[in-house]
Amino acid sequence: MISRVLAADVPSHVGAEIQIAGWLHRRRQLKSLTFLVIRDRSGLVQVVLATADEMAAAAGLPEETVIAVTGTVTANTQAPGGAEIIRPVITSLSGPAAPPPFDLYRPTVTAALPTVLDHAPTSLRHPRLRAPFEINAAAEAGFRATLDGLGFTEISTPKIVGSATESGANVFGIDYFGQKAYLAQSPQFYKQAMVGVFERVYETGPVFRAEPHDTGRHLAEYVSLDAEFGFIEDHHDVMAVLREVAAGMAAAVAERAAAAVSMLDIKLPEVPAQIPEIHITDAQELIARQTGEDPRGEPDLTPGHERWLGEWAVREHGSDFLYVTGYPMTKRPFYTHPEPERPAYSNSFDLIFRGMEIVTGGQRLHREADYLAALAERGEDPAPYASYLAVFAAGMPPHGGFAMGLERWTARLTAAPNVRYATLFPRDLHRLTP
RNA sequence: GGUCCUGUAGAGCAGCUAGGAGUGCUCGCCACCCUGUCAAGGUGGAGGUCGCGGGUUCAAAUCCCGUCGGGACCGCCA
Repeated sequence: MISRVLAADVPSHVGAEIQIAGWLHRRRQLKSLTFLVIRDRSGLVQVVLATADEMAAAAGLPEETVIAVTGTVTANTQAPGGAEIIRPVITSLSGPAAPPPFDLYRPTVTAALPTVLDHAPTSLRHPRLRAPFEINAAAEAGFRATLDGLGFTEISTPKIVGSATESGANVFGIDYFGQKAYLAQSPQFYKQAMVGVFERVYETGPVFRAEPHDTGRHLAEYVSLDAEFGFIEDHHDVMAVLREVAAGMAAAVAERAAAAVSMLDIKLPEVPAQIPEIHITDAQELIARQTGEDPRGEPDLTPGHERWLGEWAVREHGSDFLYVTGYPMTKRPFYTHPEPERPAYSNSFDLIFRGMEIVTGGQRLHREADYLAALAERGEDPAPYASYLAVFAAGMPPHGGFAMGLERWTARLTAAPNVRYATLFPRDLHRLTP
């Protein structure tokens, strides 16, 4: 048996008889000549049918049928890619395929997002719709590689948890052998606990949020890229590691997803050696001075102001990235470390990438007494947090970390108008299938 | 959850303001034509409960009410 050659490698087999296999991407039929375009994971290759027998063999095969083709590679300047397969023998591997909901062979996608999502297993075959997921994979690989290089240990923590972790986000309740349980909205507590074991940890995995946010950047389930590490001075040490991570992810995308990047014609970001940083109060001053709107005193930035700051960072610093620091403690979870000089503000930050918040991070409290004080100040009973608080009673270094939304990273990278273009099977307020 | 927009063939749309036979566009699909296609080209054809329910009217895709989808922005977040 001849081993299978990938479409992209066909031009290097001129003169040889080879076998390719893939999906019938497109048929173009002329009077005494038919072209079949075959798609596999590497790309496209053209097969030429020139005799009545050859054409008859392919006659009943609709597009998207999976076929194997054995034939001879010839160089031809008229062929896409400079080489094509002639004298083919075609075998159907799948049986005739049902027609796709829209044309997969066109360079642009004509279908609207709901149509794409309703038929995801088929529609994601379109090279342009598939490309963001190649970028997701490369970015995640870059995340891992960077942190591995910095001495982090990858961990896996439970996604079924016994109590709601952070305040703010709503949780999905589930039945756990008759007991009330929840889907984890964050690995926060577990990754902090593991700092006490490994010093430096990271995790990639799904998190679940039952928030009724119906927007192009919210999902009920998304991939969170989490890191947490000890022996820091303050949140700036976390921001420095995140800078390396962002650079590593961008480099991995360039290297491992080059075809996807080139297909989508996107511009990869330069990650500055020092990502510009602005305190939220200074950011609000700036917006008030330059836009006529006055967000001063607001505890958070609106999406519109984040977009404005993103453009400002490009203008002022030539950077696609901007750190906004110091968010008011009232807006941050109880484990957030306050600014030593101005305790109403926090040692926390958001990373804005091309105008969208894609990361939140900061320094955490690390002494048990500080946690008890923080909970008391918020009027919260410490009892439900007993096992969490025990971590800090057991001796924890000053530490901090961050969490990045993978789909948001890729959506901004690919200039996607909706984060669902970077989500295989989005889960949101209205979508539970496919 | 709030505001605005939207639902017409397998896909993407126009028609609606000012009611008159499912009227039309760009693709796809089917048949035929075409010796090098590249998102091929040509001719012909099939395909519709105009989201659903109710109302007004001689007459509703069109106007009114309700309902169910979809989108944008906002709130909020990664």
